[in-house]
Amino acid sequence: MGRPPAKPTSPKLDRGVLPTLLGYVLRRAQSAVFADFAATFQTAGAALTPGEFGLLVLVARNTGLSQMALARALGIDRSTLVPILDRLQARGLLVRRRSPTDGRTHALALTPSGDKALVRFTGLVRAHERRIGSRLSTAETRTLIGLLEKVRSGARSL
Amino acid sequence: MGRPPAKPTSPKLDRGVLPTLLGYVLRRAQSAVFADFAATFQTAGAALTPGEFGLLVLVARNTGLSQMALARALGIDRSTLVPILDRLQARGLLVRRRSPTDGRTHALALTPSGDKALVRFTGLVRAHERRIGSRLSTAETRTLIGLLEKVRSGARSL
DNA sequence: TATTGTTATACTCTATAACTATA
DNA sequence: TATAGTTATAGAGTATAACAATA
Repeated sequence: MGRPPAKPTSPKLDRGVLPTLLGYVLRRAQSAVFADFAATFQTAGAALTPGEFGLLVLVARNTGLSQMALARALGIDRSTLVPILDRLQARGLLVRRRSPTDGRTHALALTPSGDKALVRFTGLVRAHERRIGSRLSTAETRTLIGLLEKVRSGARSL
Repeated sequence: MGRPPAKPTSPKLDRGVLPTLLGYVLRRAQSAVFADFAATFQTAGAALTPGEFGLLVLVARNTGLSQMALARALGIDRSTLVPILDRLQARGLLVRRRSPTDGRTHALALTPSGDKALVRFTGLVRAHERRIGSRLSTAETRTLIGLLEKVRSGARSL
């Protein structure tokens, strides 16, 4: 009996307290989910990040909103948003229109092409969601979302 | 009756399906936790990211490991690790020693100063963990960690 | 004066490709 | 040949500061 000689494969590192830390486990789960999202879209021949998807949904559901409002909703600086919108606009998914009521702001909107793309993206996101939730029951998924919201509300915002 | 006139404050954007998507909720929770981590360390006058903390723990618990082994454990490319180690080494927290058995590899180790710093950092992380878990019972935290591990194992790794 | 969007700049994280030293 | 570490390079995400147009 006894195991076969066993080649010196990766000898499993000691991670100490890390696996008991919520922040650590959360970060690793998030990283795996991000990779799954990327794999789902890459396999489908589409290129999109979770952040871009969220942005497109926000613009679709709030047509005409300004860059400031969008940046606030995304929790990023308005200067950070500029190159992101540049890229999406270059791909023909959205447009910056002049606001008729306030010359300082842009009214953001999806193009017809962007609307169509978002429908497709949403389907891919649903497939992705099914996979990352595949080991969880519906009740567990609901519980998980609730607990994550509690975590978010308990964290201190700089 | 009825509410007072209400100034046109931020009119709460419509987020559509986003709040029902596990990936979206997970990403936002992670973002809030990251901000809390940063705030905790900044308030204490210390500078460290969650990734750097994890790295230091790994080196502390596996003294002498190589950069390749560490990169694998962190899930990043070996070239990505180089500037990260440069910075930590410049801060006097760790050293790259020549391996006596394999001239190609570096044996990583914390300095005495790094050991001391890690003790302090660990205390700050515990305070941070208390805060992000403040809205959860002990049982809920355990449940949450378990569910997150299930999510991670269900996600497809590129 | 204050706000919006932009630009310039800088830093970090990430990767790929090519190079050097060693095995 | 193959592996470990480094460098060069590039792209994305993040920020601050300063500027022009507009309110």
